[in-house]
Amino acid sequence: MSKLKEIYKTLSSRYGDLEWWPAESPFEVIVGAVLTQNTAWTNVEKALGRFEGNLSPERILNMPTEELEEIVRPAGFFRQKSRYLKAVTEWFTGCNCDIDLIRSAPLSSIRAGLLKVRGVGNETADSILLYAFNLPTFVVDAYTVRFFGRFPINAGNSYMEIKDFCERNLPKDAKLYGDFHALIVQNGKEHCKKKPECFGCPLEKSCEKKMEE
DNA sequence: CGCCAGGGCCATA
DNA sequence: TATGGCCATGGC
Repeated sequence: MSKLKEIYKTLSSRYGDLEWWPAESPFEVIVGAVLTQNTAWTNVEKALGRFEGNLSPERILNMPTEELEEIVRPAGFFRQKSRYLKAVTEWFTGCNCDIDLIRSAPLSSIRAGLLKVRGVGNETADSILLYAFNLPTFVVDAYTVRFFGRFPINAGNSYMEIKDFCERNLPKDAKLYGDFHALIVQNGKEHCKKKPECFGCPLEKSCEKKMEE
């Protein structure tokens, strides 16, 4: 078993099954992926709630920009994000909003297509691919970068390096990737920044002491 | 009160 | 390729 799988097992046994990214539809995941950019999830929930259960590609496309800005305002960066939402919704509509159709294409080409969309970078693209379309692509976020920085394994530094490292050392499994990412974030939130020696994962050397307590 | 959160774009060198 | 400024709200 790879070192990475061991880390996953350890986190999994510690935190169990996490309810990560609950959404009523793939499109809601897409919208959330944009809204959560550098933003606390609690603010995203506020913004999502302001759609009042009426969240559809048609509505986003037909809504005046000013109205959309008001809805997503609580998520911050509301002028950018309302533009981004229009752009990614156009992309989705261009695919007929058809998840099966999208999934029938090679993952790499879907990803490339998403990256061309205004406001969709590496992480947003991977979040959409994984959590909206259930495709096996590893999501790297700020938590993930910090997480691997704390281990004596060289997972790389850049987004793509870390992503490729994880995908090389794990079975190509969307559920596994999704669970792992959730666990990393959960662990990161538990990790105390002000005391970097106080880590949250028992596999970390600095944490062995704490685990013996 | 200041810090920062589940990034990405753009200008600059 | 790699920094740095910018975008904005709400929780703590």
